[in-house]
Amino acid sequence: MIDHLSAVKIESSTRSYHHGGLRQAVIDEGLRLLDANQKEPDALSLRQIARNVGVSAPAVYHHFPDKQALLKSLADYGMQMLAEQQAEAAKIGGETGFAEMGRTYVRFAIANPGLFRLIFSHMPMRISPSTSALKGSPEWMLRDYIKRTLGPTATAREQFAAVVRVWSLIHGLSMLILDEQVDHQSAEELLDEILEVGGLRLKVRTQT
Amino acid sequence: MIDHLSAVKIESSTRSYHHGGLRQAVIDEGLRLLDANQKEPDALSLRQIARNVGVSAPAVYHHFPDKQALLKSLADYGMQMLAEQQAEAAKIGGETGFAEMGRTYVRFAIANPGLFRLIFSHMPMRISPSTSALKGSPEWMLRDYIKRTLGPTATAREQFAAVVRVWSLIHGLSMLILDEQVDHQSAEELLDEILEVGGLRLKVRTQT
DNA sequence: GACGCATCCTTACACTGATAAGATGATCGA
DNA sequence: TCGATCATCTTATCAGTGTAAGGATGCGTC
Repeated sequence: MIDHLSAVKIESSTRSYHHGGLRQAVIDEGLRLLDANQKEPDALSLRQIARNVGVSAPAVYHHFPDKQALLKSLADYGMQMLAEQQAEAAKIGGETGFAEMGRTYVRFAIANPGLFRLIFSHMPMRISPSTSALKGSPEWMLRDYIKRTLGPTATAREQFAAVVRVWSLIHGLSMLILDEQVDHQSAEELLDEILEVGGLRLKVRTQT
Repeated sequence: MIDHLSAVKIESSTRSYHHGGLRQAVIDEGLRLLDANQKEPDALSLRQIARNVGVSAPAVYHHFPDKQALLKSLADYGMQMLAEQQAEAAKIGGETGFAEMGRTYVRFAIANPGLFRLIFSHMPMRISPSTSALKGSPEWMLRDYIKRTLGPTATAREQFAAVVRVWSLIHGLSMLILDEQVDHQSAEELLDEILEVGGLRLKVRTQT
C-alpha cells in the first residue's frame, strides 16, 4: 500500500481495466496466433491469448463461455472468410468459375492451415441427400452448379453423390498438403492437373 | 510405516514393480483409449494411459522419449494395420481390387477415427513426382496400378497427378465423414457412387 | 555374493482450462 | 451531483497435463 506503487497501479489500470473491445481483441489475437503457429488448433492457449492482449485469463470468460466457444468464433470467422473468397471466385461464372472455386479452396487451406483445420473440426454441417443449403453459401453454389450440370433428370441421391465427390477431391487434396503427405510445391504446381481442370473432371460427368 | 500397510504395499508392488511388457501394454492401452474416445488424438493423455496400466506416468518415459514418440508408435501400428487391409483388398486384383482398396480405406477411417487421424498427423510422407514408394506399400500399389492404367507414355508428373487425385478423393471423403461435414450413413450407402465405382472414375481416365 | 543396469517410483515444476469471490469504473436515475 | 447498479476485470485456487531429477527395486552377470 505504498503511495507511489498504488499510484502506478492506478495509472496503469486506468488505461487497461475496462479494455473496451476485449472480445474482438481476443479473436484478433487468436487468429494471429493461429496464423503464426501453423500447428494443431487445439495447441492454441487461451491463457496465452489473454497474456498477449494484456488481460487476465478469466476475463476471457466474460465474453466466451469456454475455450470451445472461443474456437468456434474463430472458426466462424474463418468460414466467413472462406465463403467470401469462394463467392468471389464463383462470380466468374460457368465452368471456369467452378474450377476457380476449387483452386481457391485449396489455396485458402495452404494460406491458413490452422484456421482451415479449425473450421472443419468445429463446424459439423452433416449434409445429406435430404438437407438443403443456405442460398448463397458455398455449399449452395456447389449444389446449384451440379444440379444444372447433371440436368433435371438427376435424383437427389445422384446430386448428393456428385457434390460429395467434388468436395472430397478438393478437401482431400487440401488435407494431404497440410499434413505433408504430399509435397506442397509439386501439388500446387500440378493443381489444375490434379483437379483435372482443363481435363474433364472437376465437373462431374455430363452423361453416362 | 504400519506393518500390514507396508506388507500390502510390498505385496502389490512385487507383482507390478517390474511390469515386464510395459512398452507393449502402454501401446495397447493407448490404442484402446483412442478407439473408445473417438476424439482428437491429442486429447489422449499419457498420464491416463499410465494410470490404466497401473504404473506411474514417468515410467512411460523409459520406453518413449516423449509423448509425441508414443503417438508416433501408435500411428505406426495404425499405418501397418491400414496397409494390411489395403494389401488384402489389392489381392482381388484388377479394377475390382482397386475399387475395393478405396472402399477399404474409407471404412478403415470410419471404424478407427482416432487412429486414422493420428496416422496422417504424425507420419509425413511428402510424396512427389520424384519420390518412389517402398515396394508392396499401399502407395506403391496405387502408383503401380496407375502406371499400368495410364500406359508407358505417361510422364512422372502425370502419374503423380493421377495418384494424388485418387488419394485426395478417398482421403477427403474419409475426413469429411469423420468431421461430420457429410452425413455418415448417406455417404456410406452411396460410397460406390461417390467414388464412381461402377461408373467410370475411381480409375483415372484411360485416355483423353 | 556383490556389482551394474534396466526398470520403476516419488517428488516437483511449469504449464493448461476453469471456477469463485472480490475490486473497479462507467452509466443511469434521484 | 450523488449513489446504486452492473458489466467488466482482478486475484486466488483447483484439478489436470507433460516432463525433469533423483531415489528405490530387482534381474542378470562377473
